[in-house]
Amino acid sequence: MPEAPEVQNVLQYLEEELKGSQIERVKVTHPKLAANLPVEQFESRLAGQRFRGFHRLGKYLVFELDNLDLVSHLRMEGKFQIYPSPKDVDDLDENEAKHIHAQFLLQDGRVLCYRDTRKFGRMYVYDRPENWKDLPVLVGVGKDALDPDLNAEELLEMTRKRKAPIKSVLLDQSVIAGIGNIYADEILFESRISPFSVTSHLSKEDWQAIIDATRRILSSSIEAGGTTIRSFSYGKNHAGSYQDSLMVHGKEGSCAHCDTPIVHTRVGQRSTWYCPTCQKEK
DNA sequence: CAGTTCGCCTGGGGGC
DNA sequence: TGCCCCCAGGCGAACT
Repeated sequence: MPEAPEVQNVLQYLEEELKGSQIERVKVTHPKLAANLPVEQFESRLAGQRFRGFHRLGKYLVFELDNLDLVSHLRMEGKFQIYPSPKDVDDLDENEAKHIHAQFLLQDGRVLCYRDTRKFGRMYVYDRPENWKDLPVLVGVGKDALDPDLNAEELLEMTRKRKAPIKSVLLDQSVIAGIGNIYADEILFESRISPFSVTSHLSKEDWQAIIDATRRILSSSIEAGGTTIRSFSYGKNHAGSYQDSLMVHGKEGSCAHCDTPIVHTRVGQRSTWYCPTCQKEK
């Protein structure tokens, strides 16, 4: 589900709520959630740790604890929610409770719950490296989509030989981290580049347009609290509003610029919307 | 190495 | 109402 803007909002929410809080006990009920450790070790290593630092790279959340780092990837439907007390969790009806796969009981009595209907999300616990960006799970993840150092020359060089359509390359997290299916469509619309364009055909100017559009769109979306199309939310009832600003993704009607009907198609198995008039194939 | 397909999971919506 | 099929904002393994 969430892409960089949604993950950033989750991060801000958790930092406000959890900074300095200590974990008393962890209970994981879906073993696959703990991706790099047996569940028992995952649970026991986290006991007693405090939340110290909060970071994001692409769609990954990184929590620096006392001497461990906890990494979370929400994939399609992962959500965090904090309840005032264990009783509030016990009082949930079966439907609300059945998709909670991890509970972090905090020293102050609150409970951080992780909920994930499709069970795609993953968490990792590691000894804390000097720099959190050296965490094993983040090796191979490219620069964040909002990294000020992201530049056109570098992207041009990195993708010089790639024949895949540009939309597929924007979804490749080793090139740019944090763009998913919704924002890829929006970024290409604003850049006026067809999602089918052969990536190696893009010029430095094209890449600069993509970088500029990415910064504008993701920043606006973060401001708006992210995009809530299906199920994205964080906390209790926090929902974003950027879905109201989408130009092509999921749109049935006509292009806002030229009135051509928006085309719904597939690129690399992913549902894709674009304007065949405004967006030129390179 | 690069590109494509499949599998992981569950629920919602449309068609009959 | 029930059933079946398709779809979903991600990612990695396995394949060509």
